[in-house]
Amino acid sequence: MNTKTQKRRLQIIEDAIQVLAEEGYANASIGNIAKKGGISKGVVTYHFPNKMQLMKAVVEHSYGLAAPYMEKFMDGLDSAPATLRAYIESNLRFMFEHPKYVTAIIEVVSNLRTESGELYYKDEDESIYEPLIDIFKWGQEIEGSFREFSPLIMARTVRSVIDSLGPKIANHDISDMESTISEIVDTFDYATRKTIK
Amino acid sequence: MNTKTQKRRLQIIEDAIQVLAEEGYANASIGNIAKKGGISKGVVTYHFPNKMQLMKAVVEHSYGLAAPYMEKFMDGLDSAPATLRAYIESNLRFMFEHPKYVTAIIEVVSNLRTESGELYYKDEDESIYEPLIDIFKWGQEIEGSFREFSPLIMARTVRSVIDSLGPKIANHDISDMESTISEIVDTFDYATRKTIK
Amino acid sequence: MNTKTQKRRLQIIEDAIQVLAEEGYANASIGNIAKKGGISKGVVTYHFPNKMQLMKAVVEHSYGLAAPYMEKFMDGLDSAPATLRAYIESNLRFMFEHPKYVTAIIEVVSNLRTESGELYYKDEDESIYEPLIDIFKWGQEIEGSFREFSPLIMARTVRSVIDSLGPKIANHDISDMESTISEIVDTFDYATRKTIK
Amino acid sequence: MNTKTQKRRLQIIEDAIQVLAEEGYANASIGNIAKKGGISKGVVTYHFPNKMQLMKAVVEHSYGLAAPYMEKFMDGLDSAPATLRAYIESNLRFMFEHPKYVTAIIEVVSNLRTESGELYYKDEDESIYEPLIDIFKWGQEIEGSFREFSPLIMARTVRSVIDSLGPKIANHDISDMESTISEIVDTFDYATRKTIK
DNA sequence: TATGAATGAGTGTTCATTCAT
DNA sequence: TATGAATGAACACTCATTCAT
Repeated sequence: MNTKTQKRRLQIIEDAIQVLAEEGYANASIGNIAKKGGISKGVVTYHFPNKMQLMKAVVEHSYGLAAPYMEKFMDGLDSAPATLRAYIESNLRFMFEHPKYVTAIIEVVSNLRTESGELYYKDEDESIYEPLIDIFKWGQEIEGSFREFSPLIMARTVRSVIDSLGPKIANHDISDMESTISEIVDTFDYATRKTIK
Repeated sequence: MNTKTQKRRLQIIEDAIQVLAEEGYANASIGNIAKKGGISKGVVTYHFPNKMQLMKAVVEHSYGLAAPYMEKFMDGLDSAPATLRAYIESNLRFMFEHPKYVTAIIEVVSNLRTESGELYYKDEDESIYEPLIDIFKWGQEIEGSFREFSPLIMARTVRSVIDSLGPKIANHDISDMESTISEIVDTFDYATRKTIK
Repeated sequence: MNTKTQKRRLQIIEDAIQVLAEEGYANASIGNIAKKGGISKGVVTYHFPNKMQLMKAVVEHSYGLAAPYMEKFMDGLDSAPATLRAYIESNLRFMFEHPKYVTAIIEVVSNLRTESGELYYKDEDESIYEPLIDIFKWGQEIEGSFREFSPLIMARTVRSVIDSLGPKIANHDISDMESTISEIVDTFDYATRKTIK
Repeated sequence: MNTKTQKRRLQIIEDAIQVLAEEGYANASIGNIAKKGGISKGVVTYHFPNKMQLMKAVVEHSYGLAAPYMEKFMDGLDSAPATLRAYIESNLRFMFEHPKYVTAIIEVVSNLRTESGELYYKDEDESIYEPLIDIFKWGQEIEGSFREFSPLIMARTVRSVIDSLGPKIANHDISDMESTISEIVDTFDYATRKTIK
């Protein structure tokens, strides 16, 4: 695949993300996406032979953008609680700074279905929870800094708080970035720490 | 409006909820909803002159079912932390026992848009957070049992966790009800209590 | 199904037959068929939820028209050769008088394919050959008026000759009805009779 | 036109024949033909500036393959009935051994249309019947071995039997080559010979 | 109240063809 | 020669809505 093609593909993916974030999955038709990019519908179907492949490309591209962003915040931390705080903060910061990517992912993940009607992205794939589970096990079993709780359920809890913020930020329902971040970071710090009541 | 009409309306709303929960918003067409109920498309449009009114009725009906369910658990509690625990538990229990209503609400709330393309249900309406905010203020200002935090942000956090569980439960991604409930209840107990570190 | 619906269905089927006969299968799109009937595309898909069902209805309808036409010619014949002659003559006469139905059948039968790409109407179903096979067995085994030959292969031979005439008649490539009929009838009379060389 | 170009043209024609025989005219798109040959769509349109020219080349090529095959069987025969038998047998044998060429021809001939909607290959061109007409006239007027019948109508009858077998053979609806050939050869022998009843 | 016929806009997708490279 | 990006029209099909009955 040459540079020209890669550029076009990327442009179409970005247009799709824009439409998904602004107008929602139901309005993210091939025609609307093409219109957003000022190109013909045929160009889109040329580069993505069907809609599902475009939607999957949207998800992959957006995740690809988020990943390095998060690593940047998590390098070289020396305790489980500090790493959890960094994980949450970096995720939320990415959302505030790139809300459209997050919204696009959520639109696709919660609406893209297979021909048989089932959601294409089901929660079965628990790989998204693994970094959090690792942090929790570290704090519980090695450091002793976290209280006892189910790492999987806590991971799901953390991620649902993060994920649900995306659309609200994109819709400008939430604007106070710094206080939102620090409050949520503190909340999960209290929620997980071993404490003396 | 007589009894017969009310019955029909209710049947249509329940059919719509069923389709929304099983096949998602995109497949919740008037035709599919009518087919689910074994009635003609015309009956639906007779009782709900357009699709938006039906979708709004779905949300109202489902909220109406959840409300009394929750009050049952919250009556006569004498401390803020206990009331918070009861609020979360009753909400989650409703979800596990009636996941289709929760999924239907989420499908509609996250997809229903006005003609101009904006989400019809925006987070602007903060009335849904009021019960939680009241509990938090009670614990912070009167009892002194809660630590300092933003009641609104904490309310949003609690509700995200609750709301995000709906689809997962409906999809059978989460099955262990009792441990999920107790873990989440504990999590927010630790997250909100005034503690001595 | 009430009268109004039946009428519409029939009108659409007739329009489809007209388009198939005049413009061929490739041009027999839902849009062209609707245009032929001066109705909107939606009416067609309302009565025939997908194209295959319309095409199948075209075949059934056309066969239904041919059947009684042929019986009329074959009643009360008292010898196998005479019945064979009547069978061929009535079939050919139907073609000359209603070439569009025959052409429509051929267009559909030779072009309609399943999703997997196979012809929907395959020759596997040999029921169309049964009347001929019965006549041949009668003449061979009971009357002794026919020479020995494979009834199935002869039946296929007779039907190929009949079927291939349809498009030629419809295209006005063949115009001399009476001599064509009598020549073909004679041909298969000679081809099947027990003779003394 | 140099050798390399001729080779490419031939490869494309063979690929087109393959697709026509396997998937039918409707699926014989430029894209599918190119995919079959593992080449780009552009190569096809470079060698055949439009689809009609490719389809015509398919027909010419396939006829060209059949012709020598048939002559081989007909050389040096000394009577009209023997020549007729050889003509039919060689034609049928070609079909059983190369069904894809025959199917391809039939697909194109019965579907290729001009822009105005008329079949491109009409029966008007009676040159295909000439060899048969010559045989019949030879037997009727010179040898006296054939009975009286219309040479043109009989030629059409013979060819329709031959042509209709192509798709059936390609679809594996007919498998018993030798008996099919001998039965049909016999049938037209009886059908044409001067006999004493 | 209820039906279902009809409409017209919109969906994803396929395709022959053009053209710059 | 060959490529593949791009176009625009056409395709089957779905849908919310209207309306006569």
